[in-house]
Amino acid sequence: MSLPHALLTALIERSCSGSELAERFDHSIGYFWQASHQQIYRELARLEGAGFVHGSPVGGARGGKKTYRVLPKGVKELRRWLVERPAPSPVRDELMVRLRAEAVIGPTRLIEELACLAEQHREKLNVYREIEAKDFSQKTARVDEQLRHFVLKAGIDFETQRIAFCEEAISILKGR
Amino acid sequence: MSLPHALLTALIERSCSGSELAERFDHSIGYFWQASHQQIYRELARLEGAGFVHGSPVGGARGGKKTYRVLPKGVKELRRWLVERPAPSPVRDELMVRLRAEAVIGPTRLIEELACLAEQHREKLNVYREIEAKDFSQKTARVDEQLRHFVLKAGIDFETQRIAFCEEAISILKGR
DNA sequence: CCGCCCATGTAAACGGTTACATGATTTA
DNA sequence: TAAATCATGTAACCGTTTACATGGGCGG
Repeated sequence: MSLPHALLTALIERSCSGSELAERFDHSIGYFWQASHQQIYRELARLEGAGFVHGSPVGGARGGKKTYRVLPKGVKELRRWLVERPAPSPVRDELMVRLRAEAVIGPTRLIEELACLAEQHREKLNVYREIEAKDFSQKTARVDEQLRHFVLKAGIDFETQRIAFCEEAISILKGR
Repeated sequence: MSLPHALLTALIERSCSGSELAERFDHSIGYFWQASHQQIYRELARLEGAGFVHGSPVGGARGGKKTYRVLPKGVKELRRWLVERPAPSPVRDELMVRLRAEAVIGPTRLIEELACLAEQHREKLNVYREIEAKDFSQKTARVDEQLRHFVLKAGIDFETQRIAFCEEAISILKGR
């Protein structure tokens, strides 16, 4: 259950409204923990109910816009969560299931789907590389920046591995 | 929604009862798509309702044990699913969220949790390697066996990457 | 016969997804 | 002022998780 803590993290970096948060999420933490705007609004309401954040209406602004900021209790909660023992995240990889199925009842037209999937991963990889070139082109001594860069690199590694995976699967499937 | 198709795949490989299936799952497909016995029983009931599998009571056996076998309609369904265009699976990586949080409110005692996590991944990696040595030590021309081996290798790559990830994160965190 | 385990199953709570609703602000 | 858009939210559904329930063999 990481969403509330991901939101707390983002709000500590900078307070903002629900919609802004959803947007920022798409471009940073969202690469590793996606959330729709409905989830975000619901979770903000819960966090407010628990006294972790406070949302104050933006004076005279459009819509019912509210700016959420993290309360001390929220920081404490995030710190508490951070030192919990993390369980290895349960693996749920549909692609593997597909390949096992293909092994049993194949051949099907899975090759084309794999090629398409590889292309999608290539696009995501390019996005990551651009972010890296823009935000992390020079070395830094600051640990927090190193961590952010590191998280991005992990994303790059992941996409790279996925592409190689698709390509090797295709070459095995073609070998028949 | 891969669980029903993972179950169909396993049952095509060999018909068996729900409990056996849960056990087999733990040692093969379960590495990539975990499912509790409750999920499996419920899904079997659904698959039977849909006419994809048929469960016949094991004659005179203990408990209400039933053996499930896949019906032609089930094979057809699996084939249909297999050629659907797969969406890239949504990424949900709690560890990344933790590191972002650490970057914002750290330092905490995350290092020790990471070391523990790395150890868990090392254990899983060893299990995979043993399976590989036992079941896939010699080359084969059969595509289905190549695919099964390939899926296992992907698991090995994944665990290896995770271990490296934990270790690098630790070394960054120590650098302060 | 009693207690334990095994196979099966039910129930409740929760997170995530999708579709839709409300009200205010900008724009044509 | 009507239409489009934005910010916020509600409702219903589905899969997953956890805890508990039933009921039949088996060992003492």
